[in-house]
Amino acid sequence: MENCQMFFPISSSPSEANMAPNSCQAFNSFHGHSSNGLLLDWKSSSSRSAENCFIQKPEIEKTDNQMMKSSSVGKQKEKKKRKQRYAFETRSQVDVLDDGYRWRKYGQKAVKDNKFPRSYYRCTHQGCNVKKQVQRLTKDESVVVTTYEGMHTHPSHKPTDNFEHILNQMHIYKPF
DNA sequence: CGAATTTGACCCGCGC
DNA sequence: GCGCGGGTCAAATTCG
Repeated sequence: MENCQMFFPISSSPSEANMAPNSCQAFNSFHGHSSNGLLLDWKSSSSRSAENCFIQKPEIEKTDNQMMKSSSVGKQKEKKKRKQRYAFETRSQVDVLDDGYRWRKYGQKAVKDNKFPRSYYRCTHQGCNVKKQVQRLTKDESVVVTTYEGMHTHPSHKPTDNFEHILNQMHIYKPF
């Protein structure tokens, strides 16, 4: 199995315009509303190695969400821990795809069983809490897994035709 | 000089 | 309870 399905979180404009027909849906669910396109609960299933993290079955669920830092300000807003994540497996030479949004890196960690570190990004748009993490596979370093968490509440600041741009950045991996 | 990145420390959940 | 792995913070540093 080598055909990693890939979807681009392009969402610059509502018109999903010209992208692979089979991927469109994923996009819609991604940016539109979580009509539960491909949410996945990343870690709750015991063992999930990065190598098989395709788009998982729709599942909303638990993850942690409160990170009350030290101090005395126990400000954990909500106790409910739920998070929906969307995973995209792509073949690309660049780690971070330019999806039209502005991301600020806030962390990087070494992942077990993976010689490549995982990078954590947050959308810089004010009020937008979308996060994403990017990780390259050890087994096949040409594969990059991008996991999105949350949904953008604002339009991309890039022109709509950046799909083409993305295509240029990566080797498309068409399932057919 | 402000914004973004780097990087070690810290926190938390989970398995043993 | 402890150690490990993963996620985030924040000070320091680099970059534009």
